[in-house]
Amino acid sequence: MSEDQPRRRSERARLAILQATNDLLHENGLDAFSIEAVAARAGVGKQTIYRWWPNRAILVADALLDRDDIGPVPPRNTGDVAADLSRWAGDLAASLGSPRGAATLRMLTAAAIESPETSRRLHEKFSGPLQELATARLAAADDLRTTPGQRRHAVDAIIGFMVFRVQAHQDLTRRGATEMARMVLRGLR
Amino acid sequence: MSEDQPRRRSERARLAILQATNDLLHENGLDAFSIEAVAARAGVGKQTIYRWWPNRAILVADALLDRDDIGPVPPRNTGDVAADLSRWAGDLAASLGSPRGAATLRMLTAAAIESPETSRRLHEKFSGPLQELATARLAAADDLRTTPGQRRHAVDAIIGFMVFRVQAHQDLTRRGATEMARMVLRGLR
Amino acid sequence: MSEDQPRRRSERARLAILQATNDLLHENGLDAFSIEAVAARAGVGKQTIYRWWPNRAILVADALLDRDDIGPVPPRNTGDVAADLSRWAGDLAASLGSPRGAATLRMLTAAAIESPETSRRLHEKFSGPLQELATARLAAADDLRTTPGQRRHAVDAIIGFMVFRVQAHQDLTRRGATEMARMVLRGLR
Amino acid sequence: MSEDQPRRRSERARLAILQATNDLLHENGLDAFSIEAVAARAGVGKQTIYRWWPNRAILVADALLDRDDIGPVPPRNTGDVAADLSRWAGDLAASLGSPRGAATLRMLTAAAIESPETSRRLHEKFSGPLQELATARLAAADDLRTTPGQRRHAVDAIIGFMVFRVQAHQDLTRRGATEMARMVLRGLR
DNA sequence: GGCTAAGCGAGACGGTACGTCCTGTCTTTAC
DNA sequence: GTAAAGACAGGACGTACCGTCTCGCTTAGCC
Repeated sequence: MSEDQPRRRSERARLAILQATNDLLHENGLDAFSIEAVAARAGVGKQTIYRWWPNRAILVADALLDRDDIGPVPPRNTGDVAADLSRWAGDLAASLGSPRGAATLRMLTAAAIESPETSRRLHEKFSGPLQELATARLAAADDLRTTPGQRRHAVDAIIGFMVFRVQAHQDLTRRGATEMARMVLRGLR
Repeated sequence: MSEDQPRRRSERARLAILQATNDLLHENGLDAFSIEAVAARAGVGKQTIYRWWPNRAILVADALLDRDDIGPVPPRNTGDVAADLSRWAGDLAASLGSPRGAATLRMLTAAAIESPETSRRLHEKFSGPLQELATARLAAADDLRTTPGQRRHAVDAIIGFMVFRVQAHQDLTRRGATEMARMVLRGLR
Repeated sequence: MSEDQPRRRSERARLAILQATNDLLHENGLDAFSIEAVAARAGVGKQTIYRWWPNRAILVADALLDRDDIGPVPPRNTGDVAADLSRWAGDLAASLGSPRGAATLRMLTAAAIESPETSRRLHEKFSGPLQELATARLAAADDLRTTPGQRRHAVDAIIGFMVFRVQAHQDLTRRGATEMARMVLRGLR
Repeated sequence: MSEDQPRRRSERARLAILQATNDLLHENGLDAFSIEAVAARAGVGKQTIYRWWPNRAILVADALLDRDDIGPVPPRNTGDVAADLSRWAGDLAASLGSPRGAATLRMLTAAAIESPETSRRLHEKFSGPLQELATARLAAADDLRTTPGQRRHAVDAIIGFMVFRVQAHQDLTRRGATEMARMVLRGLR
């Protein structure tokens, strides 16, 4: 995870735990998820889990965020902000709107509500980068004279739209997100 | 809650349970919340809770939604859509952005993730009406030629913005929401 | 049961309850026996049971003792005490040694341990009469000069032998009981 | 209890549980006895009880039989069978006839009726040894020509007498038991 | 290459809460 | 006007996990 790992930590155990966590989460959902089941599935003592993860929520977040399929991707810069960001939003929607992506996002949200530390970590690894990347792309648009506040509003509306749709179990399609982003950006002008 | 209640249900018990649930949620948070504590606090047998609420998530949602401070309010119609909806958004932000409102929204979100039925109920009582009211106001604006799809995008961006801010533990102020709504509506042309 | 029955008592309910109690006891055993199950099986309200039987143990005893297959039978008097009483013991053993008789005796014993009132009732209806009938037969034996104390010892040894065998899940046959009784009576001489 | 105990069982917990069980049984009786109360009194988790005792009846039997005051004692052999066994019976009656002894015997009986396994255990630790010790003493009497069947009858009559007296809440004195045993042995010739 | 401390699997422990079942009382409905 | 039906407060059941705590046993990393 981080670089300050104690020397003697067993990589085998770490990977088995993360794998078991991901498997169990997607098999049974967050609610039926238990440390004991992870230990059994990973062939690991419970203490080994508690040694490295202070609680369930953080283990869940770590395991879900450890996967690459939801890593924040920067928008392109082709010179056309609206095109770049709406495409970026479309890609994000395709990822978050898939069954697995939506399940992951929901479980991450719930885990974040359980513990503030998890919330921090989720923001640091996911929503924070998302906001920064999009805001930066907006700031780089010479033809758009925007204040930092406006940029944050626009970006959060775009991200919030998708988060809300997923949580409300409503459609989230690439096409819908693209159009919505276009609309929001039009409002920035 | 609904009219088809089996006869002979004790109103005294029902109210005590909802009250105890609200109290305990706001005192200790969703995580430390237990049916057993509700029963003890409400002076009620556990079975009486289980008789009427099938699980924890639904009890939580019922109790939180049973309060009036988060009931969906319709936007005004003064003839100026942008003014009406941005004011509406500002009011909503003031409610959801308050410590209690934010806590309630977060707990509702978590409860909705726990059980699909709760999610349905939350949408039916909260996010659904919110979407409908705002969409209707938009549709009633004669000077705005919008498609239903556009209206839903705009409304969901506005609501999503607020939901996202609350869940990410970021500022949600009346002023910010007002500006954001103005911006999104500008994008609608 | 007794003569002081309130006027309006429903005979239909009373019989259904005793029948259901007997059925359930022999189907599932004393442990799994519950008033609620009796009410359901008998098609009777729980209150109707509680109205006439103060607790589970007494209901159990009443229902089991209400059957005729374990009613105390007096020994004959052919003039030969040893023959009469050993035959009487053999008959009793045949009854108590049968699967159903043994089950009944065991459940009665357990019920008696649960409540002193039940114990009293069991003695009054079952063991008491047994003791008295046998003691009386002994006392009526002219050729046997026995003190009341001796008679009680002999009778209790004979009855105790059978009770003990049943409770220890050991054989109790007509033949064994006959021989044992003969032996005990020989000792009286 | 036995030697094949899985490693790492906590002796502290085991003793505390047996002690609490004994205390609670004699304070409130078998009926009001609950595993939950044992756990609380012993300062132990419920699971620790369930881990080692499969059910209430076996715990009760284990705890009651774990005490030394009812352990089976062999009869002496002074050469006079009648004297030895009647004395032995008197001693047993003194023990079982005392308030505590009688209470223990009644609770053991009830526990044995609850579960066959408990019955087995009770016989193995209590009534079985009693039968064997007395039967052996009888068999060792050179002046008494008895068959095994006769010996078992005599012994069971003696033991049964006491068991029956205790269960019927009737007097059980050293003196009465002594006389009764003498009488039965006289019948053996 | 051997020593030693850490990390490890296993799993018992004191606890909390679960969701179910039953108790004995009370109230309502219907025959 | 009684009795069925069944809700109620209470409380124990037996189970599942929690997070902590030993227990031996590897095994890495330094002498």
